[in-house]
Amino acid sequence: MIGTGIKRGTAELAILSVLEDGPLHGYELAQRIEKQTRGALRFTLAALYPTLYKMEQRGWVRGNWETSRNGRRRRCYSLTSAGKTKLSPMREEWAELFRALRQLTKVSDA
Amino acid sequence: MIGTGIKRGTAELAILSVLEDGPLHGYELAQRIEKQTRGALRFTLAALYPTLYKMEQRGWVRGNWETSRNGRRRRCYSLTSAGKTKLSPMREEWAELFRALRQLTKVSDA
DNA sequence: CCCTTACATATAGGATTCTTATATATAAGT
DNA sequence: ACTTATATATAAGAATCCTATATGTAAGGG
Repeated sequence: MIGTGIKRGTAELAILSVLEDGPLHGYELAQRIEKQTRGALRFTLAALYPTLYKMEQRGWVRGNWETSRNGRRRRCYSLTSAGKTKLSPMREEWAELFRALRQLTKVSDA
Repeated sequence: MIGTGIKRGTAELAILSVLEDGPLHGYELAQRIEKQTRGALRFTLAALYPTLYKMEQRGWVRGNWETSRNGRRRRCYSLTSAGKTKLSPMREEWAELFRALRQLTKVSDA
């Protein structure tokens, strides 16, 4: 798995990206990130929840409480239009970092 | 310029990478990183110095005090063999992050 | 001669973003 | 009855960056 020091800052991009494919609740979001990267990128829920609250305050995501038929409460997060708008420049900034590191070193992206 | 939150963790890779091309002192190291990335990646010296001290303690770099003919003191950092050995796995881990983010989102690396 | 800019290193204090550990609670499987 | 999976929440701590501040030399312009 990718170490903490290196993956720092990727959580927001990861959350917005997976929410682009449809709403998810927090627990499922963590699994999605892990599976979609084949276990390479992994976040604890203790990291994801505060990040989601912050992103909700910024208006990038909206969390709606749900009560499933079993009476289980959980919050379903969906991407807002403001969040969707944020994705492009955020991707571009990450692409910029990739280019910069490639100019400095020989990081292969195979 | 690339934001703080995103570039976190890149300093060590950047330092090792530019030192691979030859010894440099701290001040020059900051300029090198900035120029070689066309200003995209930039670190303050207040960030670089403590990082260099930490890397020296780990044995990845060695800092030798120099006194130029003007009597100006400065420390010249060079890559040790241990530091050289660290570069490959570090590059690989960054490449892993690139792959992971590409699997999650549509970060172009043009 | 003085002032500003460039060179050069150093540390303190603060922000951000992760971690582990802890807490609570329901549902399902053995 | 016990454990695992589901589900959210917070506290305490580590790591890495920032701005601000400190110190001092060298070079160039007015």
